[in-house]
Amino acid sequence: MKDRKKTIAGLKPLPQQGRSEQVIKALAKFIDRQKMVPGDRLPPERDLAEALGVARTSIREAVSQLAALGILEPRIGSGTFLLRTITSDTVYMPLSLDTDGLEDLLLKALEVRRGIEVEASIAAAKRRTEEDLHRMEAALLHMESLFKPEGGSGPADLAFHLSIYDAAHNPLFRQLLEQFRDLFQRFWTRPYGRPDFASNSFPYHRTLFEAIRDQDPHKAEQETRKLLNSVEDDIRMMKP
Amino acid sequence: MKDRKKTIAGLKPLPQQGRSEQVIKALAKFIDRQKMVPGDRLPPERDLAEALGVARTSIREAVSQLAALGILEPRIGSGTFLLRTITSDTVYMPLSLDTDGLEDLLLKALEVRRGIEVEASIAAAKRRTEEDLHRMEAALLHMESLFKPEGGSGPADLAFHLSIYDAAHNPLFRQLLEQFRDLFQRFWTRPYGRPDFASNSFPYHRTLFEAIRDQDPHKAEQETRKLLNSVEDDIRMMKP
DNA sequence: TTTGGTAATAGGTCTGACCAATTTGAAGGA
DNA sequence: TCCTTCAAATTGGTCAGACCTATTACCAAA
Repeated sequence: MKDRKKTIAGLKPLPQQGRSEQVIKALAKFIDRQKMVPGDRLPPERDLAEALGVARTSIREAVSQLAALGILEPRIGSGTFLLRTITSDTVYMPLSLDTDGLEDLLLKALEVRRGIEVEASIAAAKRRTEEDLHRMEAALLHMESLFKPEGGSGPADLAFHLSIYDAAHNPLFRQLLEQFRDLFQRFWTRPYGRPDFASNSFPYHRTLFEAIRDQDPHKAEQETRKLLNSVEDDIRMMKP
Repeated sequence: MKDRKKTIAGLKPLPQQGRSEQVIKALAKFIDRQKMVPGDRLPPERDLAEALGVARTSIREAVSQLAALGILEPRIGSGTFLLRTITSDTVYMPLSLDTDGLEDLLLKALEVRRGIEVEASIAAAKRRTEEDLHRMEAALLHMESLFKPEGGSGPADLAFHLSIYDAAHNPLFRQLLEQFRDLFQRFWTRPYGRPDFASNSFPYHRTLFEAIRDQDPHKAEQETRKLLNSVEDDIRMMKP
Protein backbone atom coordinates (compact mmCIF):
# COMPACT_ATOMS: atom_id res chain seq x y z
CA MET A 1 0.00 0.00 0.00
CA LYS A 2 1.62 3.17 -1.16
CA ASP A 3 1.48 6.29 0.91
CA ARG A 4 -0.69 8.68 -0.98
CA LYS A 5 -0.29 11.46 1.51
CA LYS A 6 1.38 14.30 -0.31
CA THR A 7 2.92 16.10 2.63
CA ILE A 8 4.59 18.92 0.82
CA ALA A 9 7.12 20.65 3.00
CA GLY A 10 6.22 24.22 3.85
CA LEU A 11 2.51 23.81 3.39
CA LYS A 12 0.28 24.38 6.38
CA PRO A 13 -2.35 21.75 7.14
CA LEU A 14 -4.93 24.55 6.96
CA PRO A 15 -6.76 25.56 10.14
CA GLN A 16 -10.12 24.10 9.16
CA GLN A 17 -11.35 24.19 12.75
CA GLY A 18 -15.05 24.77 13.07
CA ARG A 19 -16.68 28.03 13.93
CA SER A 20 -18.62 26.76 16.92
CA GLU A 21 -15.41 25.46 18.45
CA GLN A 22 -13.79 28.85 18.05
CA VAL A 23 -16.84 30.50 19.54
CA ILE A 24 -16.71 28.18 22.56
CA LYS A 25 -13.08 29.12 23.09
CA ALA A 26 -13.95 32.79 22.76
CA LEU A 27 -16.82 32.50 25.22
CA ALA A 28 -14.64 30.63 27.70
CA LYS A 29 -11.98 33.30 27.47
CA PHE A 30 -14.62 36.01 27.86
CA ILE A 31 -16.12 34.36 30.94
CA ASP A 32 -12.68 33.94 32.40
CA ARG A 33 -11.57 37.49 31.65
CA GLN A 34 -14.75 39.04 32.98
CA LYS A 35 -14.41 36.99 36.16
CA MET A 36 -18.02 35.92 35.76
CA VAL A 37 -19.52 33.82 38.55
CA PRO A 38 -22.46 31.39 38.52
CA GLY A 39 -25.69 33.34 38.15
CA ASP A 40 -24.24 36.07 35.95
CA ARG A 41 -25.87 36.84 32.63
CA LEU A 42 -24.08 36.70 29.31
CA PRO A 43 -24.56 39.32 26.61
CA PRO A 44 -27.44 38.68 24.20
CA GLU A 45 -26.78 36.25 21.40
CA ARG A 46 -27.22 38.97 18.79
CA ASP A 47 -24.58 41.13 20.45
CA LEU A 48 -22.16 38.24 20.73
CA ALA A 49 -22.69 37.40 17.07
CA GLU A 50 -21.93 40.92 16.01
CA ALA A 51 -18.95 41.25 18.34
CA LEU A 52 -17.37 38.01 17.12
CA GLY A 53 -18.28 38.65 13.52
CA VAL A 54 -20.19 35.40 13.07
CA ALA A 55 -23.81 34.52 12.48
CA ARG A 56 -26.16 33.99 15.38
CA THR A 57 -26.45 30.37 14.30
CA SER A 58 -22.83 29.81 15.27
CA ILE A 59 -23.36 31.47 18.62
CA ARG A 60 -26.39 29.32 19.26
CA GLU A 61 -24.44 26.20 18.31
CA ALA A 62 -21.80 27.01 20.90
CA VAL A 63 -24.29 28.00 23.58
CA SER A 64 -26.25 24.84 22.89
CA GLN A 65 -23.18 22.69 23.48
CA LEU A 66 -22.20 24.53 26.64
CA ALA A 67 -25.78 24.15 27.85
CA ALA A 68 -25.61 20.41 27.25
CA LEU A 69 -22.45 20.34 29.35
CA GLY A 70 -24.20 22.11 32.21
CA ILE A 71 -22.17 25.30 31.86
CA LEU A 72 -24.83 27.68 30.56
CA GLU A 73 -28.59 27.88 30.94
CA PRO A 74 -30.56 29.91 28.38
CA ARG A 75 -33.88 31.27 29.58
CA ILE A 76 -36.39 32.55 27.06
CA GLY A 77 -36.90 36.25 27.38
CA SER A 78 -34.36 36.65 30.16
CA GLY A 79 -30.99 35.83 28.71
CA THR A 80 -28.30 33.17 29.01
CA PHE A 81 -26.90 32.56 32.47
CA LEU A 82 -23.71 31.00 33.76
CA LEU A 83 -24.10 27.88 35.88
CA ARG A 84 -20.46 26.96 36.40
CA THR A 85 -17.39 29.03 35.78
CA ILE A 86 -14.99 27.92 33.09
CA THR A 87 -11.69 29.04 31.65
CA SER A 88 -9.97 28.48 28.35
CA ASP A 89 -8.27 25.43 29.85
CA THR A 90 -11.39 23.66 31.06
CA VAL A 91 -11.57 20.00 30.15
CA TYR A 92 -14.96 18.35 29.66
CA MET A 93 -15.67 14.72 30.41
CA PRO A 94 -19.32 13.92 29.79
CA LEU A 95 -20.62 10.69 31.27
CA SER A 96 -23.86 8.93 30.46
CA LEU A 97 -25.75 6.18 32.21
CA ASP A 98 -28.18 3.94 30.41
CA THR A 99 -30.92 3.13 32.89
CA ASP A 100 -33.17 1.46 30.37
CA GLY A 101 -34.62 -1.79 31.61
CA LEU A 102 -32.64 -1.48 34.80
CA GLU A 103 -34.52 -2.95 37.70
CA ASP A 104 -33.64 -1.69 41.13
CA LEU A 105 -32.18 1.42 39.57
CA LEU A 106 -31.95 3.11 42.95
CA LEU A 107 -30.05 0.26 44.56
CA LYS A 108 -27.66 -0.10 41.64
CA ALA A 109 -27.06 3.64 41.48
CA LEU A 110 -26.55 3.75 45.22
CA GLU A 111 -23.85 1.11 44.92
CA VAL A 112 -21.87 3.24 42.51
CA ARG A 113 -22.55 6.35 44.56
CA ARG A 114 -21.25 4.58 47.64
CA GLY A 115 -17.92 3.97 45.96
CA ILE A 116 -17.56 7.62 45.02
CA GLU A 117 -18.81 8.85 48.37
CA VAL A 118 -16.36 6.62 50.25
CA GLU A 119 -13.47 7.89 48.20
CA ALA A 120 -14.56 11.46 48.77
CA SER A 121 -14.61 10.91 52.53
CA ILE A 122 -11.15 9.38 52.40
CA ALA A 123 -9.83 12.31 50.40
CA ALA A 124 -11.51 14.74 52.79
CA ALA A 125 -9.90 13.04 55.78
CA LYS A 126 -6.52 13.44 54.12
CA ARG A 127 -6.82 16.99 52.83
CA ARG A 128 -9.31 18.86 54.96
CA THR A 129 -8.14 22.25 56.16
CA GLU A 130 -9.19 24.04 59.32
CA GLU A 131 -11.50 26.14 57.20
CA ASP A 132 -13.15 23.05 55.75
CA LEU A 133 -13.59 21.79 59.29
CA HIS A 134 -15.38 24.94 60.37
CA ARG A 135 -17.82 24.76 57.51
CA MET A 136 -18.48 21.08 58.11
CA GLU A 137 -19.08 21.60 61.80
CA ALA A 138 -21.40 24.53 61.20
CA ALA A 139 -23.45 22.47 58.77
CA LEU A 140 -23.51 19.52 61.18
CA LEU A 141 -24.62 21.61 64.12
CA HIS A 142 -27.35 23.25 62.10
CA MET A 143 -28.54 19.87 60.96
CA GLU A 144 -28.53 18.49 64.49
CA SER A 145 -30.34 21.53 65.81
CA LEU A 146 -33.43 20.78 63.74
CA PHE A 147 -36.20 19.26 65.76
CA LYS A 148 -36.85 16.41 63.37
CA PRO A 149 -33.60 14.93 62.16
CA GLU A 150 -33.78 14.83 58.44
CA GLY A 151 -31.37 11.99 57.95
CA GLY A 152 -30.84 11.17 54.32
CA SER A 153 -32.67 14.08 52.79
CA GLY A 154 -33.38 17.73 53.23
CA PRO A 155 -31.34 20.87 52.64
CA ALA A 156 -29.47 20.70 55.95
CA ASP A 157 -28.24 17.19 55.24
CA LEU A 158 -27.31 18.24 51.74
CA ALA A 159 -25.27 21.18 53.03
CA PHE A 160 -23.30 18.93 55.34
CA HIS A 161 -22.42 16.46 52.62
CA LEU A 162 -21.52 19.21 50.19
CA SER A 163 -19.07 20.56 52.74
CA ILE A 164 -17.44 17.13 52.82
CA TYR A 165 -17.17 16.99 49.04
CA ASP A 166 -15.53 20.39 49.02
CA ALA A 167 -13.11 19.31 51.74
CA ALA A 168 -11.93 16.56 49.39
CA HIS A 169 -10.47 19.32 47.19
CA ASN A 170 -11.38 17.49 44.02
CA PRO A 171 -14.26 19.24 42.24
CA LEU A 172 -15.20 16.09 40.37
CA PHE A 173 -16.60 14.59 43.56
CA ARG A 174 -19.10 17.36 44.08
CA GLN A 175 -20.13 17.48 40.44
CA LEU A 176 -20.71 13.75 40.18
CA LEU A 177 -22.37 13.29 43.54
CA GLU A 178 -24.66 16.26 43.01
CA GLN A 179 -25.92 14.60 39.87
CA PHE A 180 -26.33 11.27 41.60
CA ARG A 181 -28.41 13.04 44.22
CA ASP A 182 -30.50 14.57 41.45
CA LEU A 183 -31.02 11.11 40.07
CA PHE A 184 -32.20 9.88 43.44
CA GLN A 185 -34.48 12.83 43.94
CA ARG A 186 -36.02 12.15 40.56
CA PHE A 187 -36.86 8.52 41.18
CA TRP A 188 -37.34 8.66 44.91
CA THR A 189 -41.01 8.68 45.79
CA ARG A 190 -40.98 9.48 49.46
CA PRO A 191 -43.62 7.41 51.28
CA TYR A 192 -46.42 9.37 52.88
CA GLY A 193 -46.90 9.62 56.60
CA ARG A 194 -43.29 8.93 57.40
CA PRO A 195 -41.58 12.19 58.28
CA ASP A 196 -38.81 10.28 59.96
CA PHE A 197 -37.97 8.49 56.75
CA ALA A 198 -34.29 7.96 56.09
CA SER A 199 -33.36 9.18 59.55
CA ASN A 200 -31.52 6.03 60.57
CA SER A 201 -28.36 7.45 59.07
CA PHE A 202 -28.54 10.42 61.41
CA PRO A 203 -25.99 9.38 64.07
CA TYR A 204 -23.37 8.49 61.47
CA HIS A 205 -23.07 12.08 60.37
CA ARG A 206 -21.34 13.05 63.57
CA THR A 207 -19.04 10.03 63.62
CA LEU A 208 -18.11 10.73 60.00
CA PHE A 209 -17.32 14.30 60.87
CA GLU A 210 -15.12 13.18 63.75
CA ALA A 211 -13.23 10.79 61.51
CA ILE A 212 -12.48 13.54 59.02
CA ARG A 213 -11.61 15.92 61.83
CA ASP A 214 -9.15 13.38 63.23
CA GLN A 215 -7.74 12.83 59.74
CA ASP A 216 -8.51 9.12 59.97
CA PRO A 217 -9.19 7.92 56.39
CA HIS A 218 -9.97 4.37 57.44
CA LYS A 219 -12.57 5.39 59.97
CA ALA A 220 -13.98 7.90 57.48
CA GLU A 221 -14.48 5.06 55.02
CA GLN A 222 -16.18 2.90 57.61
CA GLU A 223 -18.56 5.61 58.77
CA THR A 224 -19.47 6.52 55.21
CA ARG A 225 -20.28 2.88 54.51
CA LYS A 226 -22.46 2.69 57.60
CA LEU A 227 -24.28 5.83 56.53
CA LEU A 228 -24.97 4.64 53.02
CA ASN A 229 -25.82 1.13 54.11
CA SER A 230 -28.49 2.70 56.27
CA VAL A 231 -29.82 4.51 53.21
CA GLU A 232 -29.79 1.23 51.35
CA ASP A 233 -31.90 -0.38 54.06
CA ASP A 234 -34.40 2.44 53.77
CA ILE A 235 -34.66 1.98 50.02
CA ARG A 236 -35.21 -1.75 50.46
CA MET A 237 -37.89 -1.11 53.05
CA MET A 238 -39.61 1.36 50.77
CA LYS A 239 -40.62 -1.24 48.25
CA PRO A 240 -44.31 -2.18 48.22
CA MET B 1 -54.96 38.60 36.12
CA LYS B 2 -57.17 37.55 33.23
CA ASP B 3 -56.37 34.63 31.02
CA ARG B 4 -55.89 35.88 27.51
CA LYS B 5 -54.99 32.53 26.06
CA LYS B 6 -57.47 31.65 23.39
CA THR B 7 -57.68 28.00 24.28
CA ILE B 8 -60.13 26.66 21.78
CA ALA B 9 -61.58 23.40 22.95
CA GLY B 10 -60.27 20.41 21.05
CA LEU B 11 -57.06 22.09 20.01
CA LYS B 12 -53.86 20.87 21.52
CA PRO B 13 -51.65 23.67 22.83
CA LEU B 14 -48.74 22.02 21.03
CA PRO B 15 -45.67 22.14 23.23
CA GLN B 16 -43.81 24.63 21.10
CA GLN B 17 -41.23 24.86 23.80
CA GLY B 18 -38.15 22.69 23.80
CA ARG B 19 -37.98 21.52 20.21
CA SER B 20 -34.40 20.39 20.51
CA GLU B 21 -35.29 18.42 23.61
CA GLN B 22 -38.06 16.66 21.76
CA VAL B 23 -35.72 15.97 18.88
CA ILE B 24 -33.15 14.46 21.25
CA LYS B 25 -35.81 12.17 22.66
CA ALA B 26 -36.88 11.22 19.16
CA LEU B 27 -33.31 10.53 18.09
CA ALA B 28 -32.70 8.45 21.21
CA LYS B 29 -35.80 6.40 20.53
CA PHE B 30 -34.81 6.01 16.90
CA ILE B 31 -31.30 4.86 17.79
CA ASP B 32 -32.75 2.47 20.33
CA ARG B 33 -35.40 1.08 17.99
CA GLN B 34 -33.01 0.64 15.09
CA LYS B 35 -30.60 -1.16 17.39
CA MET B 36 -27.83 1.07 16.12
CA VAL B 37 -24.33 0.37 17.34
CA PRO B 38 -21.28 2.62 17.60
CA GLY B 39 -19.99 3.39 14.12
CA ASP B 40 -23.38 3.41 12.45
CA ARG B 41 -24.46 6.41 10.43
CA LEU B 42 -27.57 8.42 11.12
CA PRO B 43 -29.87 9.66 8.35
CA PRO B 44 -28.94 13.04 6.87
CA GLU B 45 -30.04 16.08 8.83
CA ARG B 46 -32.34 17.19 6.04
CA ASP B 47 -34.14 13.86 6.04
CA LEU B 48 -34.50 13.90 9.81
CA ALA B 49 -35.87 17.44 9.68
CA GLU B 50 -38.48 16.46 7.12
CA ALA B 51 -39.38 13.24 8.90
CA LEU B 52 -39.88 14.97 12.24
CA GLY B 53 -41.56 18.00 10.72
CA VAL B 54 -39.10 20.50 12.15
CA ALA B 55 -36.52 22.84 10.72
CA ARG B 56 -32.99 21.68 10.18
CA THR B 57 -31.90 24.20 12.78
CA SER B 58 -33.67 22.19 15.46
CA ILE B 59 -32.05 18.98 14.25
CA ARG B 60 -28.66 20.63 14.31
CA GLU B 61 -29.30 21.95 17.81
CA ALA B 62 -30.03 18.43 19.04
CA VAL B 63 -27.12 16.84 17.18
CA SER B 64 -24.84 19.56 18.49
CA GLN B 65 -25.80 18.79 22.07
CA LEU B 66 -25.42 15.05 21.60
CA ALA B 67 -22.04 15.70 20.02
CA ALA B 68 -20.98 17.72 23.05
CA LEU B 69 -22.00 14.78 25.22
CA GLY B 70 -19.83 12.43 23.20
CA ILE B 71 -22.78 10.52 21.76
CA LEU B 72 -22.62 11.60 18.12
CA GLU B 73 -19.83 12.72 15.82
CA PRO B 74 -20.71 14.73 12.71
CA ARG B 75 -18.22 14.50 9.86
CA ILE B 76 -18.37 17.02 7.06
CA GLY B 77 -19.38 15.41 3.80
CA SER B 78 -19.75 11.96 5.33
CA GLY B 79 -22.65 12.09 7.74
CA THR B 80 -23.30 11.89 11.47
CA PHE B 81 -22.05 8.80 13.25
CA LEU B 82 -22.91 7.13 16.52
CA LEU B 83 -20.15 6.93 19.11
CA ARG B 84 -22.05 5.43 22.04
CA THR B 85 -25.42 3.77 22.08
CA ILE B 86 -28.22 5.49 23.96
CA THR B 87 -31.85 4.85 24.76
CA SER B 88 -34.74 7.07 25.75
CA ASP B 89 -33.83 6.50 29.40
CA THR B 90 -30.21 7.58 29.25
CA VAL B 91 -29.21 10.09 31.88
CA TYR B 92 -26.32 12.44 31.30
CA MET B 93 -23.89 13.64 33.93
CA PRO B 94 -21.36 15.97 32.32
CA LEU B 95 -18.26 16.88 34.29
CA SER B 96 -15.84 19.72 33.76
CA LEU B 97 -12.55 20.47 35.37
CA ASP B 98 -10.16 23.38 35.37
CA THR B 99 -6.83 21.66 35.38
CA ASP B 100 -3.35 22.80 36.18
CA GLY B 101 -2.15 20.51 33.43
CA LEU B 102 -2.48 16.99 32.22
CA GLU B 103 -1.12 15.36 35.35
CA ASP B 104 -3.62 17.14 37.55
CA LEU B 105 -6.51 16.09 35.34
CA LEU B 106 -5.50 12.44 35.30
CA LEU B 107 -4.92 12.31 39.05
CA LYS B 108 -8.27 13.88 39.88
CA ALA B 109 -10.09 11.58 37.48
CA LEU B 110 -8.19 8.58 38.79
CA GLU B 111 -9.29 9.36 42.32
CA VAL B 112 -12.94 9.18 41.34
CA ARG B 113 -12.31 6.14 39.22
CA ARG B 114 -10.64 4.42 42.16
CA GLY B 115 -13.76 4.81 44.25
CA ILE B 116 -15.92 3.21 41.59
CA GLU B 117 -13.40 0.52 40.78
CA VAL B 118 -13.03 -0.46 44.44
CA GLU B 119 -16.76 -0.76 44.86
CA ALA B 120 -16.97 -2.86 41.69
CA SER B 121 -14.36 -5.25 43.02
CA ILE B 122 -16.21 -5.55 46.30
CA ALA B 123 -19.47 -6.26 44.50
CA ALA B 124 -17.72 -8.80 42.26
CA ALA B 125 -16.29 -10.59 45.31
CA LYS B 126 -19.77 -10.86 46.74
CA ARG B 127 -21.72 -11.85 43.65
CA ARG B 128 -19.36 -13.57 41.23
CA THR B 129 -20.68 -16.82 39.80
CA GLU B 130 -18.63 -19.77 38.65
CA GLU B 131 -19.16 -18.60 35.10
CA ASP B 132 -17.80 -15.16 35.93
CA LEU B 133 -14.81 -16.86 37.48
CA HIS B 134 -14.08 -18.82 34.32
CA ARG B 135 -14.17 -15.72 32.17
CA MET B 136 -11.98 -13.80 34.58
CA GLU B 137 -9.43 -16.58 34.78
CA ALA B 138 -9.29 -16.99 31.02
CA ALA B 139 -8.67 -13.28 30.60
CA LEU B 140 -6.04 -13.32 33.32
CA LEU B 141 -4.19 -16.28 31.86
CA HIS B 142 -4.21 -14.74 28.41
CA MET B 143 -2.87 -11.53 29.82
CA GLU B 144 -0.13 -13.31 31.75
CA SER B 145 0.80 -15.38 28.72
CA LEU B 146 1.87 -12.32 26.78
CA PHE B 147 5.61 -11.92 26.61
CA LYS B 148 5.62 -8.33 27.69
CA PRO B 149 3.22 -7.75 30.52
CA GLU B 150 1.01 -4.89 29.54
CA GLY B 151 0.10 -3.77 33.01
CA GLY B 152 -2.26 -0.83 33.01
CA SER B 153 -3.04 -0.73 29.34
CA GLY B 154 -3.64 -2.88 26.33
CA PRO B 155 -6.56 -5.00 25.18
CA ALA B 156 -5.69 -8.01 27.35
CA ASP B 157 -5.66 -5.92 30.50
CA LEU B 158 -8.90 -4.29 29.44
CA ALA B 159 -10.57 -7.66 28.90
CA PHE B 160 -9.64 -8.78 32.40
CA HIS B 161 -11.03 -5.69 34.07
CA LEU B 162 -14.21 -5.82 31.99
CA SER B 163 -14.76 -9.36 33.23
CA ILE B 164 -14.56 -8.03 36.78
CA TYR B 165 -17.07 -5.28 36.09
CA ASP B 166 -19.45 -7.83 34.65
CA ALA B 167 -18.98 -10.07 37.66
CA ALA B 168 -20.25 -7.23 39.82
CA HIS B 169 -23.66 -7.76 38.17
CA ASN B 170 -24.36 -4.06 38.10
CA PRO B 171 -24.20 -2.71 34.55
CA LEU B 172 -23.59 0.83 35.81
CA PHE B 173 -20.05 -0.13 36.81
CA ARG B 174 -19.06 -1.16 33.32
CA GLN B 175 -20.77 1.82 31.72
CA LEU B 176 -19.03 4.34 33.94
CA LEU B 177 -15.62 2.73 34.06
CA GLU B 178 -15.49 2.25 30.30
CA GLN B 179 -15.93 5.99 29.90
CA PHE B 180 -13.26 6.71 32.47
CA ARG B 181 -10.91 4.43 30.59
CA ASP B 182 -11.75 6.26 27.37
CA LEU B 183 -10.78 9.47 29.07
CA PHE B 184 -7.45 8.05 30.15
CA GLN B 185 -6.77 6.66 26.72
CA ARG B 186 -7.50 10.06 25.24
CA PHE B 187 -5.08 12.02 27.39
CA TRP B 188 -2.53 9.38 28.21
CA THR B 189 0.55 9.99 26.09
CA ARG B 190 2.63 6.92 26.52
CA PRO B 191 6.28 7.91 26.74
CA TYR B 192 8.59 6.58 24.10
CA GLY B 193 11.22 4.00 24.80
CA ARG B 194 9.35 2.56 27.74
CA PRO B 195 7.45 -0.52 26.60
CA ASP B 196 7.21 -1.66 30.20
CA PHE B 197 5.35 1.48 31.14
CA ALA B 198 2.51 0.99 33.61
CA SER B 199 3.52 -2.58 34.22
CA ASN B 200 4.05 -2.18 37.95
CA SER B 201 0.42 -3.05 38.51
CA PHE B 202 0.91 -6.41 36.83
CA PRO B 203 1.23 -8.66 39.91
CA TYR B 204 -1.86 -7.20 41.53
CA HIS B 205 -4.08 -8.57 38.82
CA ARG B 206 -3.60 -12.10 40.05
CA THR B 207 -4.02 -11.24 43.71
CA LEU B 208 -7.18 -9.33 42.86
CA PHE B 209 -8.49 -12.32 40.98
CA GLU B 210 -7.77 -14.58 43.94
CA ALA B 211 -9.58 -12.25 46.31
CA ILE B 212 -12.70 -12.28 44.13
CA ARG B 213 -12.39 -16.03 43.66
CA ASP B 214 -12.23 -16.49 47.45
CA GLN B 215 -15.18 -14.11 47.85
CA ASP B 216 -13.14 -11.90 50.11
CA PRO B 217 -14.49 -8.35 49.64
CA HIS B 218 -11.99 -6.78 51.99
CA LYS B 219 -9.01 -8.25 50.24
CA ALA B 220 -10.55 -7.37 46.88
CA GLU B 221 -10.70 -3.76 47.99
CA GLN B 222 -7.11 -3.79 49.17
CA GLU B 223 -5.76 -5.32 45.99
CA THR B 224 -7.74 -2.91 43.83
CA ARG B 225 -6.29 -0.01 45.79
CA LYS B 226 -2.77 -1.36 45.35
CA LEU B 227 -3.36 -1.71 41.63
CA LEU B 228 -4.67 1.81 41.16
CA ASN B 229 -2.10 3.33 43.48
CA SER B 230 0.47 1.83 41.17
CA VAL B 231 -1.21 3.55 38.24
CA GLU B 232 -1.16 6.76 40.23
CA ASP B 233 2.57 6.43 40.71
CA ASP B 234 2.99 5.95 36.98
CA ILE B 235 1.04 9.12 36.28
CA ARG B 236 3.19 11.05 38.71
CA MET B 237 6.31 9.64 37.09
CA MET B 238 5.04 10.53 33.64
CA LYS B 239 6.18 14.12 33.91
CA PRO B 240 8.86 15.09 31.40
C1' DT C 1 -5.53 -0.34 -14.18
C1' DT C 2 -4.71 4.01 -12.93
C1' DT C 3 -5.59 8.69 -13.11
C1' DG C 4 -8.31 12.79 -13.12
C1' DG C 5 -12.36 15.32 -13.10
C1' DT C 6 -17.34 15.95 -12.28
C1' DA C 7 -21.58 15.44 -9.90
C1' DA C 8 -24.07 14.06 -5.84
C1' DT C 9 -24.15 13.92 -0.93
C1' DA C 10 -23.95 15.90 3.67
C1' DG C 11 -22.41 18.75 7.30
C1' DG C 12 -21.21 24.03 8.37
C1' DT C 13 -22.38 28.75 8.04
C1' DC C 14 -25.00 32.80 6.85
C1' DT C 15 -29.12 35.84 6.39
C1' DG C 16 -33.45 37.45 7.68
C1' DA C 17 -37.69 36.85 9.44
C1' DC C 18 -41.17 35.66 12.89
C1' DC C 19 -42.79 33.41 17.39
C1' DA C 20 -43.05 33.10 22.49
C1' DA C 21 -41.67 34.16 27.11
C1' DT C 22 -39.91 37.63 30.05
C1' DT C 23 -38.87 42.09 31.54
C1' DT C 24 -39.53 46.91 31.63
C1' DG C 25 -41.80 50.98 32.29
C1' DA C 26 -45.34 54.16 31.59
C1' DA C 27 -50.33 55.04 31.93
C1' DG C 28 -54.21 54.76 34.84
C1' DG C 29 -56.91 53.97 38.99
C1' DA C 30 -57.35 53.09 44.14
C1' DT D 1 -48.44 57.58 47.07
C1' DC D 2 -48.96 52.99 45.84
C1' DC D 3 -50.57 49.43 43.13
C1' DT D 4 -52.53 47.44 39.02
C1' DT D 5 -52.70 47.03 34.11
C1' DC D 6 -51.07 46.76 29.70
C1' DA D 7 -48.25 47.65 25.78
C1' DA D 8 -43.55 47.88 24.02
C1' DA D 9 -38.85 46.37 24.16
C1' DT D 10 -35.79 42.59 25.05
C1' DT D 11 -34.19 37.95 24.35
C1' DG D 12 -34.02 33.14 23.42
C1' DG D 13 -36.44 29.58 20.11
C1' DT D 14 -37.84 28.26 15.59
C1' DC D 15 -38.35 28.49 10.76
C1' DA D 16 -37.10 29.04 5.80
C1' DG D 17 -33.88 29.15 2.12
C1' DA D 18 -29.51 29.82 0.33
C1' DC D 19 -24.57 29.06 -0.29
C1' DC D 20 -19.97 27.08 1.10
C1' DT D 21 -16.85 23.22 1.95
C1' DA D 22 -15.45 18.51 2.59
C1' DT D 23 -16.30 13.80 1.32
C1' DT D 24 -17.75 10.21 -1.60
C1' DA D 25 -19.19 7.88 -5.92
C1' DC D 26 -18.86 7.43 -10.51
C1' DC D 27 -17.39 7.88 -15.09
C1' DA D 28 -14.27 8.94 -18.81
C1' DA D 29 -9.64 9.31 -20.52
C1' DA D 30 -4.76 7.96 -20.58
